[in-house]
Amino acid sequence: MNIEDIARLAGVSRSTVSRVVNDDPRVSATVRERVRAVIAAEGYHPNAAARALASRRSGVFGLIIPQTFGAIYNDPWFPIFIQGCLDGCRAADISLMLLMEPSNEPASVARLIERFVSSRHVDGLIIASSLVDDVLVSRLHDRAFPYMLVGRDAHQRRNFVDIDNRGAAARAVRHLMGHGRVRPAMIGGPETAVAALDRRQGFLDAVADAGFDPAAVPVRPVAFSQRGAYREALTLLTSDDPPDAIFAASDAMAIGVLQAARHLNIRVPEQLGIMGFDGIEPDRIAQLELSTIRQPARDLGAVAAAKLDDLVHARAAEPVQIWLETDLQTRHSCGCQATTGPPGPLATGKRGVTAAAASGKAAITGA
Amino acid sequence: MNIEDIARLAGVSRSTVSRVVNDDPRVSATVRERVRAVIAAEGYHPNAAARALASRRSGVFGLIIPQTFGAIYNDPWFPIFIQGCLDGCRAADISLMLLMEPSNEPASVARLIERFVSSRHVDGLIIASSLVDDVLVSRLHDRAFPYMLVGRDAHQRRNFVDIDNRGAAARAVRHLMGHGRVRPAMIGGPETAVAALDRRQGFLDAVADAGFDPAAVPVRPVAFSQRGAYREALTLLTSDDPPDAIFAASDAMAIGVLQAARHLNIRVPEQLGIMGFDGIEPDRIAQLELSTIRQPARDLGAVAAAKLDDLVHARAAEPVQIWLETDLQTRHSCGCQATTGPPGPLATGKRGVTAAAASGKAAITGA
DNA sequence: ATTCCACGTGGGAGCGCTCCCACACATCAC
DNA sequence: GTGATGTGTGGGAGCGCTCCCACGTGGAAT
Repeated sequence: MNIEDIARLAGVSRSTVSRVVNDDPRVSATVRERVRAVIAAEGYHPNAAARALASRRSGVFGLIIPQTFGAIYNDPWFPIFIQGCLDGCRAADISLMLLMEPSNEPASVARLIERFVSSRHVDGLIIASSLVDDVLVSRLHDRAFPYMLVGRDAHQRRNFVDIDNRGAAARAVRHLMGHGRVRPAMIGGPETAVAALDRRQGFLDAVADAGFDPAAVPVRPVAFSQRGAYREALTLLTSDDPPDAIFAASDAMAIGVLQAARHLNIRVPEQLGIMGFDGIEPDRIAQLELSTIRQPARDLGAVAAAKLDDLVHARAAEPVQIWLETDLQTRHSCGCQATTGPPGPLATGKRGVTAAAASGKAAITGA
Repeated sequence: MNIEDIARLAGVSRSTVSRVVNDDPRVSATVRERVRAVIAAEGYHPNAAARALASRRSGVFGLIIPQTFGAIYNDPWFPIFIQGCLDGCRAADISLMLLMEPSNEPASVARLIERFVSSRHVDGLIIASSLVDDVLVSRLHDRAFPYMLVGRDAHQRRNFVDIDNRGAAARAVRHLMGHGRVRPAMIGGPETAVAALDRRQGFLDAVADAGFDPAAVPVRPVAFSQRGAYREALTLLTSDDPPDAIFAASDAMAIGVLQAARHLNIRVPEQLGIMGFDGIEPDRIAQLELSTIRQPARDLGAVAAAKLDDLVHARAAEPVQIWLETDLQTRHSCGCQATTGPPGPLATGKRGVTAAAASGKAAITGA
């Protein structure tokens, strides 16, 4: 069953069927309805390959997720983000292909991408990996191949969608310090990740504002993992001058810190305030009541896909750079009022959420 | 840069280049090397659409993941499973496309699939969704379209890869009861899911073996969610005859049970033994030290992809049905020896693991 | 009436491959 | 020497679409 068959059955030409399928307005209503009826009756769907070949467009976006980030196994951020990408793709009538390499070695990732780009397998690329070397992104950028980074590049010269990691971190840490903390510390992400550096900078902004010498405040970079943060927290908390406030660069890491505190019989939040970053489901970590920055993981994906679709249809002269809003979620671990006993912790969702959070969807600022 | 260009540069015909690209042995070594050199020098990659059109094969598998399962946001099982699918696809030189619908309504899922199948967008389908109605699977099966279910169909008439949910559950519950428990209960998954029913049956097998009347033992079906299990556990544990052993149909649910116990100040495992199912990373839930059945999530994906590739190349007369092995992981929550203080809980991985687990990769049994 | 220009429709010419058949040439048996 | 067989290579004919140009129409402008 191909377009020719449909044309014959509907008593029109191939071209007319093609126009109907592609919603071309230059078809009379009568003919359009007739053709549509035949298409529905025959359950016809245009052959994707033929369409892609003729139109030089595959209708597929590729999604590149970091592999060794390890995080993907351990961080609900990713599934939600992927869901957002799918939302955005669906709106543009695009399919989403998952690209992953066994190794995260830049050359291998580059090869993968070259292959998909050069074979025109995908029309555009969503790159959720700051590990991908900038050489590759430059190459895509220079040959005007449509792509969107999720998370800004260091020089802010590429297309990206991101959150204000620095500002959000500063806000969170100011709040944390507001609970009368006097010995702040941070367990940060790897220094190769721009987001980790931004969050660290925000932390330093806030501690400086609070009158501390940023150079004297402990900041420990580790991998984005619960276990790494756990180890680092143990070291910090058993040192001569243990912190009474720890800002972790991700929620998974904050959970590691909470674990460490628990094992050392340090009470949270009385003896130690903890602030995370990501805003993972309260449901999952309800017993931890983690205070955190909620970032709009789903929107990041949806916006990346939507903007990528724009880029496919009209290459932009200027880099496309979008900033999404975050919310500060003050729950228990920072020192805000804790809830007691069941069923409180699970019954309500909005408790302790700031005004920004209550306003609903994240606003899109910028281009 | 197309195949014709390469042919010209290498001084051969289109056909010969095609043969080289497709590893056809009927090319002399000299010519093969010459063509390969040109291809490498030019960075040529065959156009995917043209190839798919001519060969009537897209080189893409579709992966259908349940949506409302909600679990996907909350369960590390999915990312690991997807990773496995990617492993399997990579081995077969296939790309993986993620298919998801906003709604989980069977008609909508069916429409999605029809579209992808009928447009020949994908060569085969991995269906990780028991929610997909069997009518659809019948249709695929009857038109001999390649597919693999992950999780058996109720009548075991389709192609699938699965674990022995019933046997594994029975084994886990026998172990749990072995710790001198006298009031077992189960918080099971939704009765629409075959896996949930199988696990329930395994639970009933084990309690019957232990001399209980299966009809008198509480079994509460709820959605596969931490929150649902939490609520149900609260009810059970505050009833007149509270259980001293709870088998949860998933690890997420077991965590809900643990939470409930914590909020009721019930000590685990002293007053309540808990057994989960899935085998999520100890790292994540280390502070819970959950005993569980580890299922080979990654292998399930890899095997599904590999077998699907077989089916694409040679339709099977008989349904392809594969069973993978599981491990019982006895940690703390069932009553097995707990570890104390840091850094124990995170330092070791294999502690308390049974012989089967130590044997490494899951064995593949069956066809 | 003639010209012009929408408007709707039809058909040719690709898109870049794979697959099949044809063909040249070498090798072997008789 | 003749025919049969095998090996490596070339080229035609699609695969099922989209895109462009051409071709009737009929109504408005001249």
